[in-house]
Amino acid sequence: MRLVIARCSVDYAGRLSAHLPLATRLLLVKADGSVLVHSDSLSYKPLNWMSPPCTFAVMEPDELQFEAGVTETWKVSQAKTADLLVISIHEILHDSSHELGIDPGLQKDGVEADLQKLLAAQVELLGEGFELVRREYMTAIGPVDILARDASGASVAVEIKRRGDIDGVEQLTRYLELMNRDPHLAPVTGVFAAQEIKPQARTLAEDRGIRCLLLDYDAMRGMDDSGSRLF
Amino acid sequence: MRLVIARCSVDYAGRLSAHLPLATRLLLVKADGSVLVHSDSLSYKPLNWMSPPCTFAVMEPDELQFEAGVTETWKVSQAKTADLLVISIHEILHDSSHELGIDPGLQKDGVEADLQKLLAAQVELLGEGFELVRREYMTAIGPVDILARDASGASVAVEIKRRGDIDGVEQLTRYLELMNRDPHLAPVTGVFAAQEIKPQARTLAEDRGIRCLLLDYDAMRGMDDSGSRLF
DNA sequence: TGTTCAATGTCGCAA
DNA sequence: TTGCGACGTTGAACA
Repeated sequence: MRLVIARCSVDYAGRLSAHLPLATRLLLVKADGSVLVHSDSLSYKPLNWMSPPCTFAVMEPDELQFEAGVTETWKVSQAKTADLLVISIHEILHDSSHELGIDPGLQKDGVEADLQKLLAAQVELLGEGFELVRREYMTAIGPVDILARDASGASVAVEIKRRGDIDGVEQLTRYLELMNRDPHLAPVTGVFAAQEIKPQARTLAEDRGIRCLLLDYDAMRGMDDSGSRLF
Repeated sequence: MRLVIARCSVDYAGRLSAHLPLATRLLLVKADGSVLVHSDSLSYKPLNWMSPPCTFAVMEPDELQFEAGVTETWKVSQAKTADLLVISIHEILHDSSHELGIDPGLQKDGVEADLQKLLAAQVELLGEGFELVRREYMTAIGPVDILARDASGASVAVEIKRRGDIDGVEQLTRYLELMNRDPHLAPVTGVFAAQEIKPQARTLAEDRGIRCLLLDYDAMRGMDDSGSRLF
């Protein structure tokens, strides 16, 4: 990994065109040749970047660029998409390289997949006498997160989200519409289950006869007997 | 901006939990206190981060941590969301700070806004004898990208996307439903126009009687006589 | 390889 | 502040 602090201007041409005026920025060149341009604020996302696989070339400035104060030019290009990132460097204030080695990678916990697993294992949270039919029940327009049967044996489709938004209600509505055309399944009712449900989503869901269910991830994880985790 | 290369492990607890095992990484501390943890690959996105506004504190390791080899601990927290990022540093290999100043910011020139302009100017792409009524035709639930009339004089609502996704079909469906209640407009048919249309979106659209139209941006721009662009 | 869906999505605009 | 849509979305899982 190479770290460069430089006064530079940047041009990008690809899915859109973008230009960064002359200023001091961090240029980050990773081992795979990818390049990130960061400013001192606006975290997370670089101002500009080039994703791997890409090729990195340093060019001497032509006469016009030289007169404008450019000492060197970086051309980073992606062969496949024809994206091009050009960095015109006026002054390098810092330049260091570091050997990092491969990263063991990130371990995540608490994403939607975890919620689905836990709710499938604790299907009684949906209501007294509920039974799991299957997870990821396939339909023509995509998989329903959980298909269950209530105490009376009627089908229940469950859509699980970490954050319950209006989109999720729309999604579940499409599933319900489709599944209710299937005489083997109909009538199918819906449950919208999420750690957090936005008021608009709740209103829309209830207006359509879809029940909302708030999930407590920590409590569900605590109930899970597959071994508690440290932290 | 402070650049630190360090052997460290990282824990994040917030909207989800995440853990990074001990390895050498780049720690980037920006002027606003935000922190990014980058590895030497997987561009664009940091492995872990904390967005501003957040507070940054360096802690001495307790005895247990000290025995595990931790020389110092960084605690980055966001008061509002209670998110917490903990970086346990075992060894610092590089540490430098740099004054960057404020960035003048990015100038973008997008492709997507042009599509609407171009299609409005070339409304015959919608079909023989089509005529433009207006762009951004306002309805109670938002603007329809293009309202046109077909050769028979019937209203046609056009939704334009760069990438035609299922959401866009839903959006157009809502417009059509509303507009067809208006006796001055009804009957209104729909056209879903995009540079790329996902199969599921096409299926849904056609199931609802909405016509799909693939747009060739380059060809449309070439047809446009308002001047060709460089690049 | 292509398609679909989640994301600590982020970001920007408007009501 | 909240809602809503776009993003050079990115990234991962799965067919």
